[in-house]
Amino acid sequence: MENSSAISKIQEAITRNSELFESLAQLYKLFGDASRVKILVALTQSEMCVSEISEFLSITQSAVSHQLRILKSSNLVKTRRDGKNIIYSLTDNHVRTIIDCGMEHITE
Amino acid sequence: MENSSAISKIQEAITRNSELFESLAQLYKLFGDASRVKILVALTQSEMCVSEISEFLSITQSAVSHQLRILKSSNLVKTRRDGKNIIYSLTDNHVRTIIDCGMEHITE
DNA sequence: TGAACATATGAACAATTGCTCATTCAAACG
DNA sequence: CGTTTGAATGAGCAATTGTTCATATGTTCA
Repeated sequence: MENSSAISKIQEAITRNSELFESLAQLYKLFGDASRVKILVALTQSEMCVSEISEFLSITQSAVSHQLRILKSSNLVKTRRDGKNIIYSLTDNHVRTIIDCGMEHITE
Repeated sequence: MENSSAISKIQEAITRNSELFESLAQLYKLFGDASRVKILVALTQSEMCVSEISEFLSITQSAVSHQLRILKSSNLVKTRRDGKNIIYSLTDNHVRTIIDCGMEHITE
């Protein structure tokens, strides 16, 4: 089977941007877990500290922390300290957009 | 730590729509693999048969088939037969939108 | 019909993931 | 200070995932 010229171009584009798609997959992987998605959705509504998230998502504090670490190291969330609490919030609006995007597909 | 009323509402919304977020995570999981994302990106450009995809993504035919089965059973792609070939294409434009959405975040 | 080609599928396996449990770290406050 | 509280972290483990290899299914065409 041989490539048509059009397909060759796509192939070229894809192989040339291979790392780009790796990053894309990496990004979506972050949204590909129910706990993380819920955390992110929660944070689209309001910044929150770990214990709050933990409490109302009914996820262990430890589990939440682990997930937050992942989200933070991927720059999806950022933190600030407020007394004993660490307040988490979204770094930017992309998260909102991406979630909305997916929602639209689900609730078609 | 007690919930503020605002946070309680979010909690309520999230627990009430728990399966919704499960589906959302499930959807994003599909985009959370480099092979699958590449396949989907390729299909945003043109419908293609298995061997074409396999060839220019340099992924085994078997691996491609396995991934396509996942994508098909999730209704992200559909098939038609053309002689010996099975032609795969996107079921709708949501895939395009979602990919663009993620791209925008990556290439900020 | 049978050889050749395109695709699908199942078992097996390594790698990754997300959780729990125990512990540590760090700030607050008596 | 020492205790308490909130958060982070590491080890261990079970579950999930994506690939490969071998094989099966299905279609075309001589």
